[in-house]
Amino acid sequence: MGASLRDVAELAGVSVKTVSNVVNGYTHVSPATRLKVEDALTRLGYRPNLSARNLRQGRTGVIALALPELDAPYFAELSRFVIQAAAEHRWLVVIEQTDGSLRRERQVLDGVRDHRVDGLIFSPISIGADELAARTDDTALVLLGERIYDGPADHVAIDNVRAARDITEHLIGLGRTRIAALGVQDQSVSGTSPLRLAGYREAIAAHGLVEITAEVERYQRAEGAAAMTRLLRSPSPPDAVFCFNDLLALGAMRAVLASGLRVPEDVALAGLDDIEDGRYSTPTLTTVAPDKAQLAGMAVDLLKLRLDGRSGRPPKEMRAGYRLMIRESTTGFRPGPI
Amino acid sequence: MGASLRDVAELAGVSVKTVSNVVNGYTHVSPATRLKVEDALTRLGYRPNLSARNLRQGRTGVIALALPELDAPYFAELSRFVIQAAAEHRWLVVIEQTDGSLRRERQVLDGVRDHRVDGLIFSPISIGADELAARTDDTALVLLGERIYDGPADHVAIDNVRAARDITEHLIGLGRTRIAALGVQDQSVSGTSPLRLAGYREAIAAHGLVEITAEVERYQRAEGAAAMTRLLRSPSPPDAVFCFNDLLALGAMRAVLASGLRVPEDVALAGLDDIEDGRYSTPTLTTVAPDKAQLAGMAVDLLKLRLDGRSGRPPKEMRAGYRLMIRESTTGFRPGPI
DNA sequence: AGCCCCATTTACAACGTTGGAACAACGTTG
DNA sequence: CAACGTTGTTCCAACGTTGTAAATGGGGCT
Repeated sequence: MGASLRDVAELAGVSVKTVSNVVNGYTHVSPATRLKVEDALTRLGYRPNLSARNLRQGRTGVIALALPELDAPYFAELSRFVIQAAAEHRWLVVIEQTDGSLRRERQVLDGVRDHRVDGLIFSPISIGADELAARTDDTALVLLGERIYDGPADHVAIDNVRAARDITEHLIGLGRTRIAALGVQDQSVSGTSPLRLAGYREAIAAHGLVEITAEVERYQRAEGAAAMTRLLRSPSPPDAVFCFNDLLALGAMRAVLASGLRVPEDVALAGLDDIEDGRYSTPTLTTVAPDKAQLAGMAVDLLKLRLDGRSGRPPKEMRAGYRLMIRESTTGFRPGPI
Repeated sequence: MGASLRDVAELAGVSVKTVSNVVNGYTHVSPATRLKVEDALTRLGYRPNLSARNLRQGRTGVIALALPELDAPYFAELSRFVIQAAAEHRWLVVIEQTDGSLRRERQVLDGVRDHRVDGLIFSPISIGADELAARTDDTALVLLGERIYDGPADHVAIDNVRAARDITEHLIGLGRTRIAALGVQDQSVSGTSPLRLAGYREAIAAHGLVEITAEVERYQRAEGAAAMTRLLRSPSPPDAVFCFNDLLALGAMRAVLASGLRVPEDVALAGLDDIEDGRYSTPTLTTVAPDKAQLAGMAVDLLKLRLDGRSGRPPKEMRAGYRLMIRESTTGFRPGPI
């Protein structure tokens, strides 16, 4: 294995602690010894053993990011930003996938992680607020995403209700009258759906329109396609659909096009997430773009605060920004070079 | 913090080592003490401190997965499988993003990771085989993806040449005659491109067709769209295109459709990777599907072997399987429910 | 010269864990 | 009944690091 402080100390002819002081940039080291030690350090290619350092300091320098699924584009993009933000504190990020299952989410919270991570950024799907509040593990925790607010832990999200209302208003502004919400979930699965549904309802009600909803189990393309197919077969199909995320919207788009109808002429489609796929679909997808870099940054910052300050502080809520991305799936396809 | 072995030992009225023996399932412990200890363990909610265990054992139980970018769907999907495979050995996976830059790739190899990880699964883009061979860090290393074979480390990939030839043969089998390869890269960027180009050439040459190539810098949608646009503007545009990955193909599809042409009637398109997006694009994307679970499993297994056996063994090459996924972008669009 | 102060350096202990040796308490065997 | 092996348990050391306290040594002061 690599050289230890002791090896370096022997080579440099000083004590272990002096080497440690040099490594850690302690000020009171004479230029002469510092030079000697640094020479020895490079000659042996010394690298601190972080297991030992962490044991001593009670920190691991690793945080966990627990997500439903890494291969959902939204979470993949988010992960990129979390890893970047964590790197600024020289933290490594381990990723855990829960698949949204209650069992796996409990495992994550319970600390399958043992003492291997200092903190956890968690984007839960199934687990309830009460259960979160009751957890015994004292690892620092930041919740990420569309959860019940005012929960038992620090929390970062965009204002889902407002975002949903805004995008619905956009569809209304196009002159559409039969506007559906696609992505409604049984309330037992908490979080996203009720908030986005609430925003949709606000807009629909404000303009005296009729509510149309389509339920799904999971936020995946296949479910979006299936739900859209059901909507199209209904007696009076919608002329616009707000899908609760982009994957649902892309699945829905596929279903509309496959049925021989046009987007947006026959059915306008909007999503939420602004995943890259939607910028290159045909037509391109109108959506709400959460500021993912800001979300990730806020989550990491909150975790940093928790880890630094002692844990007494009450939980904090932070809202990241978002923007409407109006693209062809609502305003029309314009052939030509990109 | 949590309870330590010592706390448990005190409560149970035994020595620390006895508790350790119980925790580690050592056989020679009397039922009576085992019971006492287990009771104390659960009462205190004991969790081993892995920093300490790892310090003692010289292992961290964490491996790193270094990728160009996590938000490229192919890598996101691959990561999922790597995490799953690693979980079987109770390993955690930290993910590092290199963005394909030489600087970041060097950092990763040099071991920014210090002793924090036991091994590294690395999907390099820029770094050369010689530089890989010359690395000083002795962390176990497995290369993943389309690299120069017979390199200096264990390596897992699919047979890129054969896969490229197979998919090109498929395009030829459709009766297309002007078949382009989209995704050629300057040879300074090693790996994928030459192998896939070689397979394409084998098929083209075998049927006496003319080679048409389009270069890109990176394997992203935007570059695929731009390269496709160039091809369409050429004096005699292709009637089929093998794109070296699915993102390029989806960008190309967007460009074809945006120019008013049809896929596959005017231009047939095929990719490679089988990312989920391609299963829901319109038309759906014909592609080569590498067995990602097998790739990930092999990489993890090789790492396991390296870590267990002492490191003398010569590097090992493993090939994962793949399948052709023939979809609408080559065989035609069939309206109807999905 | 004797003293104290300061900068520099060191010795020691501790973080929580586990391998190995040592030890105690048995029952078995000659 | 003594010597022995087996089983269960404990003691000690060590992994590599850093905080604390103490030691060392030189310079300036009285």
